[in-house]
Amino acid sequence: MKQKKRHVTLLDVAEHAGVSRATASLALRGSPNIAKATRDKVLASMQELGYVYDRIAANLRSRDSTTVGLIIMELANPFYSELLVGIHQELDKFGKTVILGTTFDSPAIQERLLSTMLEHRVGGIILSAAPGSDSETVNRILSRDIPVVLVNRTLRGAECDYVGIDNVKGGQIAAEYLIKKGHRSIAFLGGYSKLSSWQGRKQGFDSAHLAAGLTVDNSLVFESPATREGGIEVIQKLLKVSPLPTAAFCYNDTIAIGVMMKMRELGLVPGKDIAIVGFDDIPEAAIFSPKITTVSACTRMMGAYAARLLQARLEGSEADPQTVILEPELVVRQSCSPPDET
Amino acid sequence: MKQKKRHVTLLDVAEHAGVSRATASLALRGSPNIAKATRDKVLASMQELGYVYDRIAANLRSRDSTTVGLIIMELANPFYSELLVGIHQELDKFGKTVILGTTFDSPAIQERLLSTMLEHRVGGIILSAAPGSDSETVNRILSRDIPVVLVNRTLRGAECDYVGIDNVKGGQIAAEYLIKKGHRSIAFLGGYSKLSSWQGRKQGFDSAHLAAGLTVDNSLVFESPATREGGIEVIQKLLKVSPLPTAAFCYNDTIAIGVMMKMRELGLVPGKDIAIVGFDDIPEAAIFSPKITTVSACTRMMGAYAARLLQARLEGSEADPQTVILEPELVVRQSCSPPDET
DNA sequence: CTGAAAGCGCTTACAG
DNA sequence: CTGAAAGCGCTTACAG
Repeated sequence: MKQKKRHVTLLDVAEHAGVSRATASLALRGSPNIAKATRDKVLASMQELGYVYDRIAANLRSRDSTTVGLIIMELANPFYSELLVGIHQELDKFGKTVILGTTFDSPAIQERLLSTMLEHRVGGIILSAAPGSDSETVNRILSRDIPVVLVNRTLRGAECDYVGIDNVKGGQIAAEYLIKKGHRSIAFLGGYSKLSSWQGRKQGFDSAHLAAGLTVDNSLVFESPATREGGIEVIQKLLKVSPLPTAAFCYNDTIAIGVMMKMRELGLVPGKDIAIVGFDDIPEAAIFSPKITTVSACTRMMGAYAARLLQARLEGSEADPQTVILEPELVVRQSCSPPDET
Repeated sequence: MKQKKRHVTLLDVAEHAGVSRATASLALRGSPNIAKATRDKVLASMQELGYVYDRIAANLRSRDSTTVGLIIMELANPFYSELLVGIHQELDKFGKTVILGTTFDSPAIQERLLSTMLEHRVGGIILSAAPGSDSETVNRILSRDIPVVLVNRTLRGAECDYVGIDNVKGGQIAAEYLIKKGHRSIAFLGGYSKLSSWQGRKQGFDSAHLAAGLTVDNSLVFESPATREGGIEVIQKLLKVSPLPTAAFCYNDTIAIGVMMKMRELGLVPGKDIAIVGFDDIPEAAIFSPKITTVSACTRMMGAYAARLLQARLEGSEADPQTVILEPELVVRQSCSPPDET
């Protein structure tokens, strides 16, 4: 929309205060080179005229930026909204204004969002990359001297900071826990094997089996979208297997919820007929019944770290690309009975 | 961060293409006054030089804006994340870029966010106002010719568009449903009576009683924060009442979840010992066990409407302030048994 | 159909 | 301690 009214400008303030525009500019920003009396005069004029600082114009002139682009998959997804909270709160502390975009996991949308953000002169970008996106995308931005921080999902070949969790460790502690509970036949449900996080969790899952002298039954591995529907789909496939496993490790909590809802619908007791461990520790995990035993992805903290890494770059850090890997933690709740000993 | 490298500018493109900067500018934006051959030359040069349009500079010059400020209470709250999705998706269709802020219901934070957004030259603002905030805040922005749309929470005295739901109707259909199920003693749990939405829901609740020839027992009304903790707090108070009501209408689903979790913890059967109706229809309502019967607040649609109202203003509409009130709908699920007939 | 000039609202050297 | 001048990257009348 075009602005109709001409708004109060720094020049107006300067004239009102009887100083030059340059002096007003310095006074406004609290430069020590301006006499206190002058400064007060300028501030008073600002007040009186209802002046609003035009940060955009200021940034243009000083080739600066106070905005940060934030690109995630989806908002209506507890994992990402938690991540967003962590990032947003931390950036806020640094006085950064965030521009938000969601990809729905489409590389094309992601490309469009990145362009828009560049056109809006963001100072940096925090990106949870769409699967199948190219590291070229990121490197092209970096070559423009705009820092990028990857969060939760890494991108092979991208030469920038990354913060995520130790998926291998996460898969391992989940499997170890189930094995310790006495389970010997454990399914691995949901997610896509092409995702690096899936591969990590599976690897940890396998190595826990190995360490316990067990072999993994890969016919108990089913892939699906990481959604509740995916969980519903995958439990139906699993239930055709005979004999049934006594436990399942789900790629994430959302899948676990789908799995358990469908189990209940079919007259099974989730957590008992099949013990369930999830991943992420989204808020729902604590309110579902049974409360879900899960691996915490430290989501908010991950977001906070991402923001801090970006801030360091914005302050000029030229260090080599940093990688921060958070330690997952098992959150024991109620969805894991030991196997039936009938 | 200061940009170190000088980036490719429109003048560079123009020189490379052998035209003037003005021509390049027009070609870039597809002006019909530019010959196709010239246009193609310019576009080719853009490509070759890796030119990125500086929309910020363009907006400054043309006194335009392509950003919209969006202020809500909190992100980690299913109701608001749904609302955000609705708003964001719709604004995206209009090519608007959104700047996000959260108030945590603090008027002071809200004030700060609004200032920041004005400094960033947002074209308009969508606001879910913090309780206790002043209509002056909004009117001051409007007087700068920046349109504001209020969403979900209205602000007495603010002369701008508003979209919300019919809380009276919502409270009414909830109570009617419970009454039809045979309940005669119904509690009203959670929320704060100073919120206009609370008052509306209570009013509808009361009028449904009246219409059925029942009197409302105000000793069964308990206020609390609209959080899960609030629900836990309020059910404990309710359980001290004797005789216990057979049903409860909760101010929102989050409270309903707190109420039911606590009931289960205390050995009661939520939905049976006390029938429960919630409000909002957040995603959790469908996955909680029992699945929660609730009043849908059409959250995403509300967001979409807010975006459309704002867009109309950005396109120059000078119509009187619009008010859009959405019709709530009862979503019947499993949390309402009829009263025990022992 | 294209170019020269002015200007959006600010900051940054440079003088004094 | 303060001011005059140039310029960030773009668009907009105005000529021609």
